[in-house]
Amino acid sequence: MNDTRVPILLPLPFPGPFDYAVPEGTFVEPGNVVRVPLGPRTALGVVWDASDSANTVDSSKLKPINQVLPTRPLPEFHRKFIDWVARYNLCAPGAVLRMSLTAPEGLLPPSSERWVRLAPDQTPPTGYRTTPARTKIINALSNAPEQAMRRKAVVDAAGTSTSVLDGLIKSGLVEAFERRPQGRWPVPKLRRETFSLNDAQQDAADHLVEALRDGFSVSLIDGVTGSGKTEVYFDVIDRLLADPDHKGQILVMLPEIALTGQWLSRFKQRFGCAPALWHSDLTPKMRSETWRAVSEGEARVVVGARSALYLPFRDLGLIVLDEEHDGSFKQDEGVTYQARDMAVVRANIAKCPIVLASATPSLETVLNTLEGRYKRMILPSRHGGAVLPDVSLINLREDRPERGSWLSPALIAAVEQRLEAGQQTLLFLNRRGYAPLTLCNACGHRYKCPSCDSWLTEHRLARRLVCHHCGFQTKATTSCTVCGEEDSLVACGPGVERVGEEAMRRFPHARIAIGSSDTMQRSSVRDMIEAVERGDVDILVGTQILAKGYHFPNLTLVGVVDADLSLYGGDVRAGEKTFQLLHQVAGRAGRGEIRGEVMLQTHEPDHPVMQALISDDRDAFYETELAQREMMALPPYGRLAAVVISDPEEDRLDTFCRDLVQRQPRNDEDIQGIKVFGPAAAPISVIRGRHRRRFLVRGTPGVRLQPFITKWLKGIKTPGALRLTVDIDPYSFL
DNA sequence: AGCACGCCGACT
DNA sequence: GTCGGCGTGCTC
Repeated sequence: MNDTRVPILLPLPFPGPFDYAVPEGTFVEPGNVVRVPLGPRTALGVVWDASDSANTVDSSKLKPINQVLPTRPLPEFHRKFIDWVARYNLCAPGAVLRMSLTAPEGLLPPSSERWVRLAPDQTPPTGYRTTPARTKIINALSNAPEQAMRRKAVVDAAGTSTSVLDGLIKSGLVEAFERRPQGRWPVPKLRRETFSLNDAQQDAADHLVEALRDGFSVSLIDGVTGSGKTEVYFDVIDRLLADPDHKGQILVMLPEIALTGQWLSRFKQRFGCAPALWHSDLTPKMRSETWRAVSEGEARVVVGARSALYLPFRDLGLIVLDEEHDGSFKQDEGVTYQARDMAVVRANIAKCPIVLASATPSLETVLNTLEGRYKRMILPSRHGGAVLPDVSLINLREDRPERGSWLSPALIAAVEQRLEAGQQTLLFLNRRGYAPLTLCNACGHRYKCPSCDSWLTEHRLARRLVCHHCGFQTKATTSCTVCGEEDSLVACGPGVERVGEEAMRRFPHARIAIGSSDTMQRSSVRDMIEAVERGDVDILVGTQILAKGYHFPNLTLVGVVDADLSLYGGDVRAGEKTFQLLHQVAGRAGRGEIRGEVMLQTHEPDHPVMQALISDDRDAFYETELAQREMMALPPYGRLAAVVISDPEEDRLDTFCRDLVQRQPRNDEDIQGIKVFGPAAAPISVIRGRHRRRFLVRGTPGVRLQPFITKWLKGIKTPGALRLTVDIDPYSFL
């Protein structure tokens, strides 16, 4: 292609690509990375695909491309993906491209190593003199594989100086050549002796391998903790890598926290080498090298957090997305997207399969399986004959803790039993700090955050009052800051610190560790984990941070101090999230031989979440949740829609938006709002100014939102020119 | 996103 | 008189 003008997408938030002139003698094709002038500066850009919309910029205004970078062009499926993500999430394509160009050094030609090898023709030229130093070098090279070595290595081995080597090169007996570093991205190969699959796992793996032949498909591996989901997809990954007809790359996506530690060591143990890694705190050098290795197709297996979705895969053969339900797949700032859904789209565009895995699939994924868009493979029981922990409820209305105490007699008795048996207990409370509310006994003042109105949580260890909403902090005082009364402040309710305090009081001889994200650095989490593994801890008191991704074989009791905690707060997903969290926490109890026990302290023993947890009947739970959403006229996810206001007047727009906001749930994480497009910028900034948030409706592809929006809009006084559009047909790709 | 231009307040 | 605050607007 060498038109006189070519569209170029810049990694900047413009509404679309800019056109540039292609200088005589320069050849570009879509996907080429180029450097172009932009106003007073230069910018990187990617040659984009010509679109139908006629570009109105006058040819005389076009500036020429400065340089075409020697990078592999961004593949077509990647460019399509960028356009799709931008359109679906109502953001600028350039903003999405920016996420794909986060390693600028990766665009430069790769560093190469200087090597030497014996020349094929070993007849010495006339006048050649054999010397001891020369012989040493020749000998070293003769013994090397392919009779080639790095310059530095051969000189070191022979113990000579580089001038001897240069002399040999000059004589023609040795050749110099440049070579890309090799062997940095080994192809992982499963060591099958390190694991075995049971029948259910084998079935699931066989099904998935079968699916690999059909191009795009979405499969869900649904299995409780310990059922061996990871083993299943490890096997699939290995069989794909071993298939000579399949050269594709494999992307494994994990929630951020899972990337460190146990998952990786498990991978290394099974495959004998580390995969290529992609996450937010890679060093710039690693970043560039990994980026390039992915672009060149050298990195066959890439493991990363959600941003790995935007790596420039040359040929994507499979995506695996573990912990599918995990909230960290959502990006809430900048370009907002749900990485799990974008991964499904990416697989669709790349025509490759995607495997989702979870012990507690999200409601939207379950719905997608029920409606036949996703395949569901259930792994029934724990791997290796172990059984599920025994879950029971403690009704706090009947079995009440003592005054000022948070542990019920039944739970205390169970803990004592474990202490006697030399087993470990986890007391779980998903609330950081000492107490979630502080009030003054004298004047009744309740400590509130000045900027966001929520209660300040007391952190006794740090002697601070902290807002868990916005991060506001203030020093804790002994007297009331309002009435001045001494020692009148009362802590209300429990946090982990307080439960830890109670545990120390009740079990004075037990070794107790307290952990939450604010009392521990990453390294001290590891220390604590190791202490628990060594058996140096009897009772572990902690929040989520200790509940995810770790397995302690001697931990046989999990006591959930307040199972109802996350049920309140008006989040439409509260039930689902509580179920997922508690299910995961429950999975910490008992592995291997010992049957674990889980005790949930609750005020709501009849709540569907509690019932689902004791019966482990997840399907019944999903059914009630889905029915509930139906009743509330809320989809279990959103899907993208755009509200277009073609002729807005400020006051009417404001009313419209207020109505809409009021009709939406407060904690609307699925329904992010409505994005308002207008012909002019002014009304939009008015809306942003008044409501601080941008409203955008988006959600899982594949599910219909329009009926719900129609319901919401009923009864809203809409401006005359309101038009509701459904931007993308959800079924267009599934 | 950058980076200019631009129009008002306190400084060498 | 200038330095600099960040509001508005433009970049093919």
